[in-house]
Amino acid sequence: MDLYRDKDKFYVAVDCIIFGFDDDEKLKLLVFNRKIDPFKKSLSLIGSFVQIGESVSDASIRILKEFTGLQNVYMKELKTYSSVDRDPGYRCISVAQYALIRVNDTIKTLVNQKGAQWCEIEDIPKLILDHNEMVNDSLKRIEQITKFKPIGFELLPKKFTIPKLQALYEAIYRRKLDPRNFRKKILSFGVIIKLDEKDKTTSKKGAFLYKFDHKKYTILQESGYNFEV
Amino acid sequence: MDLYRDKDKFYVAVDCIIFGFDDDEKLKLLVFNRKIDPFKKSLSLIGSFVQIGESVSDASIRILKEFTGLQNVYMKELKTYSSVDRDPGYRCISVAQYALIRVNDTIKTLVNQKGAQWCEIEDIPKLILDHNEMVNDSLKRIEQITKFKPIGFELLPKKFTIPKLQALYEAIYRRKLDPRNFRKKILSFGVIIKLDEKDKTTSKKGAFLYKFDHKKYTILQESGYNFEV
DNA sequence: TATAATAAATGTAAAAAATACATTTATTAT
DNA sequence: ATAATAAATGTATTTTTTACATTTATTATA
Repeated sequence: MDLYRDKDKFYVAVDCIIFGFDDDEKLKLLVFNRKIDPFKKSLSLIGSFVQIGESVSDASIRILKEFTGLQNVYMKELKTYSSVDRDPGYRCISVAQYALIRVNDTIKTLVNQKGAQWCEIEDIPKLILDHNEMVNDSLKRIEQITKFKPIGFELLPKKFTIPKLQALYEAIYRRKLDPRNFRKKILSFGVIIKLDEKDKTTSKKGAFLYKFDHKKYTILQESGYNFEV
Repeated sequence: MDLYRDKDKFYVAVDCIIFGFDDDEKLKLLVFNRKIDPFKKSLSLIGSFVQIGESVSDASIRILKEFTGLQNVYMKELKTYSSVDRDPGYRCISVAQYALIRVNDTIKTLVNQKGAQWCEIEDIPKLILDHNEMVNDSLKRIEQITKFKPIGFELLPKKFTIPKLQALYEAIYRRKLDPRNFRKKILSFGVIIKLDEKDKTTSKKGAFLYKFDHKKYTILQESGYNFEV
């Protein structure tokens, strides 16, 4: 790649800020331990150059699949990072994309194979270039978006309990919520369906599982419904 | 420029979706009547290639100044448009930026000189490439942003009346609001200051002028205040 | 088989915010 | 003095938000 460096030419990259919500009820960020130059042995987000024959969105789907095996993931454009001197090697603009994924064991294994790791958002290490800025900007964006879109569901398994959902909101908002009021509010949206099944991993009583009602959500969303918790 | 076309090379462009709010209380979009190829005589947004030595944001500031004479304008990145075939001439990705400006006579004159014109957002003509998509996407974004940030003020003169502000909100939301409730709500934010001056252009009684309190707004904004009207 | 332990689930009263709605007021032009 | 005009104002009702403590279902163990 070094042979092709050209500082009079724009390179276009994508960097993916991938968030997961682990069983320990903490928001996690996926970071990559670079095995090759440039920035060998440093930590970075997962990224790639955009190929001339693909869109930015294609490129981000491609690398997300490569690192997590996942397709059909919630991924949105954050913003473009384009300072002239942001990358010492190239004149490169990067389009950052944030993604929310459901972490499971398969993904954990694949991620490890790829030399990536999860780190807690309260304790993010130094990353290369402007990647820390990208992470901070996405955290703000997610907090904002959560206020009018129930994106939290993207981070949970298909079946989840209300206490888990609350823990996720608490992680995003970084504050405690009242369980009675939280439950009331979430149920009032009418977009989760109670299942005839309990998750007993966290208590003897067990907590009922729910699933997200995509259909109802879409209808409400289109009518401008406000999902603020 | 044609001489330099290279389909194996990324070009980076910015396109600015510039909104104004005119005396007739209608939201307007600034469009440009192209005098040169490509797309001579077609209508387009105001845009430019990003130079190798400038950031995307520098480029958008540069062209906004060129077309309106304005600096320090509210301008935010909308998103990147990067379909492989979006521009038949180049492999070009465009970073769209939306801007909100205060229209006045000086600007109107300059804009005309540059071959640009204002058109009502209810009646936007066919624009080149994917520019109509950009406009639609920004309108949605502005409506969304207005719900938690009082960006409306960016579109009004420094001194404005409450009825004018209401008309602006009505234009953005595309629905009528109750004048008593609107006034109550806006004043409850505590971010506008009543002046000892009236605007008598629209009534015999005259309406008091107000100005925006940037300081107070910043404090509230940082504490996560919700400015939804 | 009774009991202890655990987290899940539930209800209500009080306060705050949103809504719906009609009249008075200040000013200018006639 | 009067008519005309848009600006400004208040209140009662409904809805939403908030604060807060007890009961329930289940499992493990004594």
